[in-house]
Amino acid sequence: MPSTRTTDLPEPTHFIEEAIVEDLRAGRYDEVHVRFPPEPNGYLHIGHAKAILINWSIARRFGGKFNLRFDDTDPVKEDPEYVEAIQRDLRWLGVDWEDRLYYASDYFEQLYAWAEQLVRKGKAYVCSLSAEQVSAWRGDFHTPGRPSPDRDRPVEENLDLLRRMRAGEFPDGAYTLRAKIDMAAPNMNLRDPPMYRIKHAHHFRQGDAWCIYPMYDFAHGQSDSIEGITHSLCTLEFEDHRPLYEWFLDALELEHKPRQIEFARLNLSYTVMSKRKLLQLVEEGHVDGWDDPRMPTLAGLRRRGYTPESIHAFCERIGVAKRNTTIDVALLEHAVREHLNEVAPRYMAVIRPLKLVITNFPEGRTEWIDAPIHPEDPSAGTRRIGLTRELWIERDDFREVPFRKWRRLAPGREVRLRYGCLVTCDEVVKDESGEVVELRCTWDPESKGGRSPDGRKVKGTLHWVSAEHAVPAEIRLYDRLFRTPDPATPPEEGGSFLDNLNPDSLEVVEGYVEPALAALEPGSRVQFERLGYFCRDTRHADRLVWNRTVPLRDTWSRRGGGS
RNA sequence: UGGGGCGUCGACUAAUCGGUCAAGUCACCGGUCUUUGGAACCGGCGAUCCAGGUUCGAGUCCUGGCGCCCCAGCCA
Repeated sequence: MPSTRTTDLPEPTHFIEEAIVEDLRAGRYDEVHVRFPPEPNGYLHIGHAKAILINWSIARRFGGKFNLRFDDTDPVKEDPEYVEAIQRDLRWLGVDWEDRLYYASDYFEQLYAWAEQLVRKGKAYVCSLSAEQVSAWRGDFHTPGRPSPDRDRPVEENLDLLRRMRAGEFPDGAYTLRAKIDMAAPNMNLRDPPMYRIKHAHHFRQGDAWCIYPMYDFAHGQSDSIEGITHSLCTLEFEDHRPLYEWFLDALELEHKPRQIEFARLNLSYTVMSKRKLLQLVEEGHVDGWDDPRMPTLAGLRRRGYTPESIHAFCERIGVAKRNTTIDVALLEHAVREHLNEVAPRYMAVIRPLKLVITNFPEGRTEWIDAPIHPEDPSAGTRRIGLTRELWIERDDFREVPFRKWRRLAPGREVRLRYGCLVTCDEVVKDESGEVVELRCTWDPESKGGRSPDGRKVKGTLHWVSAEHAVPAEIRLYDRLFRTPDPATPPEEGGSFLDNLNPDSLEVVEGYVEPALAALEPGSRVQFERLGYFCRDTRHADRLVWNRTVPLRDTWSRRGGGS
């Protein structure tokens, strides 16, 4: 039974969906079945999220199925740690493969049988050339390859050799099994590509059952076919592999033939996306690990405070096409802000504390105030904050010599302490070195809650915490990991992408947060009013550590307000 | 200089398969409002790689250029 009727197909949102609609209308397939095929050799990053979500949204929109398949054909690079991490990230994103979790290694026996079949058909042969020789024999863009001396080895001999390869009679690299296609093909992938190589390596799922492993090209299309995949979506660099993908399917005369369609991978400004580079950042300790909040990995973004919803929104907004482009990281940041603005509860925290004493406020007294948790969503409720004689305010919110348009505190100026009261600065206390260490102010008792009792205009509103009730917390201010938009390109010839690392990508400060924040679970996402969105760290759950997801938009300082 | 792709505002994506103001989002720039210099709201900026051709009409079709990306792993 077709699961998708051609009468109520969705309106295509990009060229891949257009192709799928055509296929369905033409009757080439009568359902949609897609897959995400990661190799478990690293963590998923935002670029994978794009690929995952393209597949996932297609499956949903067409009433089709989505498989997760680990492409585990190279045992020396793969690790079960990655298998776990990838599934964790996928679940976090909200994609569901139901009971269809597969491994290419599950198909090793079938793949091997197919290899023998191709040998018997005279379409594959065992080659004794070394890796270097194969490379040299292959020719280059301008010269056709030379046939391997083993190209016309008799079928029986090939079969015997292949079986002995499998049996472990030969050392690594002694032979390969190659497809017999065309050594002069302009597409290099068709110049008798290797199908199997000998690797006496332990496979994390197969153990030592195998010492020959299939190459990607010999495994991928057939795995898709076995699973009934209709549309095999991948990135542009596999475009050249499509003829080979189809060649194997045809040569094996498989009845179910998936269609491969390629799209452009995601590049993001101010970050790197290659697994190799990300691995290097982790292994050389430039970051804290795969889940360092500065990493573009899903684990990193999660720890940073990004929501799955914001990743979805981002991926939807960037679209799907074939031009390779670089998306401005500002778009990603916009996506989190947009979501967090809607859902994040508001609290107050001071990250660079300056003491403020309300001289006409009785010592030892606390004025309790119920402050809204979300000013635009009353249903979020309130939390209680205590106004006391001694408070912490943000150092940046005071200037001894204010300039034009300065709305914050300065000697003689009156400002509002958000949900607290109105205070006027009477006196500035400095230490021997001349640094401001304390502000002495008076409050208007009529202004409790921050109201203006007589309607007088108070332009500035400051966030604050009670010195008596606030709790100390470590606050990690993250910035972009790299200081250049295209960090993959070294600043100068012979340099490394590491030279583009931003030395100020992490600043750790000790601040104070309002007491209600101490009760929130690790992983909680909040807004520190006027500062930004923060997420309680999950790695250091034993103490109060807050990671800055993204600062609030700040049009004022951007317009040169700070100078 | 082989093969495979791709060229639309600063960035990303659209444009009913040739049809008339080239649209939207981000960024940027103004303004209104505001107990977050946030949010919201209003307005502005700004693009069809180039040259020919076909056509009443071209981002879309044709020809020729130019530019960018990918491919010479027993990685995926």
